[in-house]
Amino acid sequence: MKASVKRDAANDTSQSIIDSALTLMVEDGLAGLTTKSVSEKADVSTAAIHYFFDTKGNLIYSAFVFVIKTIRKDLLHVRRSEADAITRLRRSISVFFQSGQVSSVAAKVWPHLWVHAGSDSKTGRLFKIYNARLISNFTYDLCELGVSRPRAKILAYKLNALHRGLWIEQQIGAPITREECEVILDMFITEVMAEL
Amino acid sequence: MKASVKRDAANDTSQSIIDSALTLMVEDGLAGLTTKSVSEKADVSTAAIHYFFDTKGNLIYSAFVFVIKTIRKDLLHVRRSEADAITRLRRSISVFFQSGQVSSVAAKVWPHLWVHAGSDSKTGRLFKIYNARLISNFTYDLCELGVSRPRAKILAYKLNALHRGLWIEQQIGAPITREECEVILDMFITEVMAEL
DNA sequence: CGTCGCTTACTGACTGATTAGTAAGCCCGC
DNA sequence: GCGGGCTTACTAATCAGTCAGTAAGCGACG
Repeated sequence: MKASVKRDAANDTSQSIIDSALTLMVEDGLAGLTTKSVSEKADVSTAAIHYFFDTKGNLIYSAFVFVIKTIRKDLLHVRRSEADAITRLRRSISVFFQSGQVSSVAAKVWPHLWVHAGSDSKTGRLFKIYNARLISNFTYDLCELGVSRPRAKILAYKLNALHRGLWIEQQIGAPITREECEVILDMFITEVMAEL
Repeated sequence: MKASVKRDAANDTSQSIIDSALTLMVEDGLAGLTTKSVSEKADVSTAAIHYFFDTKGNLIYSAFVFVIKTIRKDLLHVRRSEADAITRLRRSISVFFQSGQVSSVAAKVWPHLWVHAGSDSKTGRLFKIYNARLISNFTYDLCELGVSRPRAKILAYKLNALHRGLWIEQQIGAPITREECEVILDMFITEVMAEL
């Protein structure tokens, strides 16, 4: 399968633009994300951004889509390869806390996505869909463990809130370690097991 | 006590600038927050912003300080007026979910504060201090209930993560009701009680 | 009691830098 | 020699911040 060199170059360029945008987003926030700064980081001209993404808003949206696709892919891989509901639940959560992976930058983009979802309806829809799927996944696992449907939904909300809150705590709040995060998340699992 | 007319006017003006900045932050994000847009909403000239806050960055920081002061004041009032540790814990949390209060806008500013804390060190310190105090408050209440110190700290982290995560869920994620949020937070209380 | 010197609280008009976006064209592999 | 992948060169708009000026109040001195 000999892919076109040009096409590869184009993919590389547009991907490096997205990477640069994400990096700048993490470093300086959305306010510091200009076509100039992105183009400099990606080592292309500002016009290249418009060539690939048309508008700046489109680039931002595309960057968010990339982040969500990346995490969904990782998540899907874990969920497919794990038959046991408990370990599946456990490993699904750990996807959000693994540092290296595709890019540690992608993980730090989350709060920007939340913020942008609040003012941009398109990003809002993107996040809502992603979020609904995640909760659906958690609910499914919990049901498989023998929890009743309505109860499972509540617990899924709780688990979602817990891992997201811990993420904020770890990133910008208290000096909480990954180990402490895992202790707290383990508490959730044992609590669920206990009530069965 | 006849206060100066001018001095009152100045307080009103700088407060209305902060209010406008917070409103715009919620509506369009930090990217849409310009000296022009703020000045138009506050019905003053752009120069007035620089007169009171010197730089735009300073205005944003001042707005965040205002939000944190407001919530700390509400929190302090609840904590002072409640002798029982359980109800104190419960009511402390409910402060974050009460809509009306000083301004519903202030509540929606939180994710912007998280984001800004990531790129602006001054805001980062502000948030860290606020956060440490909150965890300290929670830990204190839990210790009073008879939980051991190290355990109380872990539980405080958990409670912090839980309420913060639920807040995001409620604001921009799933269509979760306030009642469901309270059910989940009640679960935490009963779990703590059970392990004693 | 008045008015003089000074301060506070602004405004309107400006500026240089920066912004997103465009238009025309160049280069290189096919 | 043609089209995809890009650049150079540009523009109109907008940006944060400055500056000179002003109206109104305050303290205090005569």
